[in-house]
Amino acid sequence: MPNRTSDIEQRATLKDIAERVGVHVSTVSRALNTETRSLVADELVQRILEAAEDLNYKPNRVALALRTRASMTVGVILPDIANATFPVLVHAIEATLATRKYSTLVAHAETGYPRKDTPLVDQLAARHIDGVILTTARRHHGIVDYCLKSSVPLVMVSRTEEDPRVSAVINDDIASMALAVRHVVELGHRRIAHLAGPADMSTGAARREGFIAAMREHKLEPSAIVRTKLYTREEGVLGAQEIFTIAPDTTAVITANDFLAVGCLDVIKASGRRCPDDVSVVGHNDMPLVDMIDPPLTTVRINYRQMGTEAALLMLRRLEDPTADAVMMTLRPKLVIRGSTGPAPR
Amino acid sequence: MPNRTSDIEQRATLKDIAERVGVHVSTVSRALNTETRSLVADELVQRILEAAEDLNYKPNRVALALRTRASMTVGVILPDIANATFPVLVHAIEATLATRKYSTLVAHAETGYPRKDTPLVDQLAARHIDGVILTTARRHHGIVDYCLKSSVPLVMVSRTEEDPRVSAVINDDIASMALAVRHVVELGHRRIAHLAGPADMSTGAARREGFIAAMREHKLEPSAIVRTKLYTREEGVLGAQEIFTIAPDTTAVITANDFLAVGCLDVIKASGRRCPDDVSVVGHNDMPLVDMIDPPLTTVRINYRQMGTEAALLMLRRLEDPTADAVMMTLRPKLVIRGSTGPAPR
DNA sequence: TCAGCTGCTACAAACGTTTGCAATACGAAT
DNA sequence: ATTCGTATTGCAAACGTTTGTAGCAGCTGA
Repeated sequence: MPNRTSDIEQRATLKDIAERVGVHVSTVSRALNTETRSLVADELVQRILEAAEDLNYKPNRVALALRTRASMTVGVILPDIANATFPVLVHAIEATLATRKYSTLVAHAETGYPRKDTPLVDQLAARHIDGVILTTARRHHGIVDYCLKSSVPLVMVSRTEEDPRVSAVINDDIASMALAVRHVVELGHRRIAHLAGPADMSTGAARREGFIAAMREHKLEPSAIVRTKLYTREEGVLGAQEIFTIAPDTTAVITANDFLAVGCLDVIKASGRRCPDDVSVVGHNDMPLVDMIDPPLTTVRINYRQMGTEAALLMLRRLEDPTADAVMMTLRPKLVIRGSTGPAPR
Repeated sequence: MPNRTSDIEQRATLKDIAERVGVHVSTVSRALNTETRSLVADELVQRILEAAEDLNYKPNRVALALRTRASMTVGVILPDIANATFPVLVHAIEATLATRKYSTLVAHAETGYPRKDTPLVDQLAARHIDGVILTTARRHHGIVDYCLKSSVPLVMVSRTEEDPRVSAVINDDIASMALAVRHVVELGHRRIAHLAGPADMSTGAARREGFIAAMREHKLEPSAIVRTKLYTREEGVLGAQEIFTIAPDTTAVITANDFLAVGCLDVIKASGRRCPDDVSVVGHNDMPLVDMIDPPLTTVRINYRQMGTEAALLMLRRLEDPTADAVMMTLRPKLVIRGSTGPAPR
């Protein structure tokens, strides 16, 4: 047996093709590139294409990135905490970027807010990232500054930015809350509370406003509005406890997130109430498995697959035409009625 | 206001430092590199370091990749179907790779088995990926051949390979099943069935064997063993139906996966039985939210965070010392007892 | 005094592309 | 016969690094 590395398949380069055809490498480059193919004689193009096929030539993206400063990769920044909705989001992003030969580099936002030296930014810059998709709902972020400053295309998901240069795809949180409120109102509820998300996440703020607006629409006064610090079950427990001490007569609580809803169910159960007989709960996002909990959660569904696809398409649009305007795309949410909501008691 | 692109921060290069210090770029390179720093005069090293600091120099990774053929990126191949366990896995991988300046490129395995032209392999090769972490349990895969052939370090998670050149971190599926079986046996169950995973996934096969071994240990005969085609709730329903037609007197079913367990609960409910009064169910993986379903699922927990970390460490080990042997690391599972298991009826 | 070593630095090639420019050849137009 | 496009190809520089080799001091030792 020969030594271990002897059988490495050496990838063919432009030079290999050039030698085989007996022509200069620049000619090969032009022949292979559809943009410049017209510059070389037809018959020669044929021979070069055949040789490329023979040698199974695949362009070296690293060299290409160095020369053209376009790395054909986009960075996807994920939140520092794992969230069940991200597999499908990332999958959708990666899949649609791959259709145009872009690769997906993932990174997680730094944990904690402390400014840190944002090595993440440097990392992205050092790799000549062509674009960034930000999926962290958390508000201020060094990445944004970096992208704006060096005019790297930026797309945000589930989050907006004032700057007109950034594209975004977001859920229509106003519509979400309108759906949720209308649903419980139609069930006869009048004492309705909101378990809101963190104020420093745009979804938290937007849904809170949406809730208030929807209540006003129905000429109702919220029985309570409580803010949480994180989208977690534990925070949901804390928040729900507060709601039921502030307004014990609440019969419906609309939450900003399924985790919060689950925490809410915990305290409902613990306090001897029953859901949905005594109090109804509606969640938000329709995360996997919330249809299996007890009771199955009524929630507002966000189509994360579509969200990922749209975000990637927005990115591709800007990458392939840098003059393209940034746009904001808002997706329509959908109410999914399950077992956690029912007629108001009495 | 000047034109829009005028204020792009031009990144400093070695040449910039060289000019400022009045020295050749190769000297700067050596001074900045700890390996070769001893070759340049101490006083000069100081001045160069200061200049680098001043100019906020960050090495250009793509140039580096071109020159050294090491891209400082590892590819992570995810399964084509989204799975709730992957956010934490990917997060752990990315975080530990990042500590050594490696980036994480994600890609999804091609959908469906048909051989396809494996553009994924080409994509990875074209980017000079330094290593690959495979998280798809599905058995044969072009990536494996590619990595072996071009001696790209390969680490598998939740999956083994015969070839001694690949490292792996896996769950101890034999131990998992031993825990699960012992638990229900101690509860008095004797008619125990196994709802097995797909045969073409190593977890499916391994857990099935583990179940059989564990049953033999207790000198019990399985009441039924049914294979599913996919780890989905729907397949779980189908499989569970089959179990209860083959062996209606089954009082405990041990599943290879939480989704299957949920499907199993569906048919138990639908058939008028109750869980855990009539039949107990134990899942596998401890996915998020399975503690919230009705009844809360007893399951075997896999520590995915640890799995991701270990996989990344294995990868780093091989990247930083190519002569390092491939190793297999098996993690100990843990039984989490909740509400879906109870004493055997009668 | 000079060969030879040592310590330091510069030069240049290389990694695999793209691309502006020059060079050649050919036919057409003057 | 000269000039001039036009079509095709080659040359070389460039992207930002690393690294083998060469050069040049100054020093040591005979």
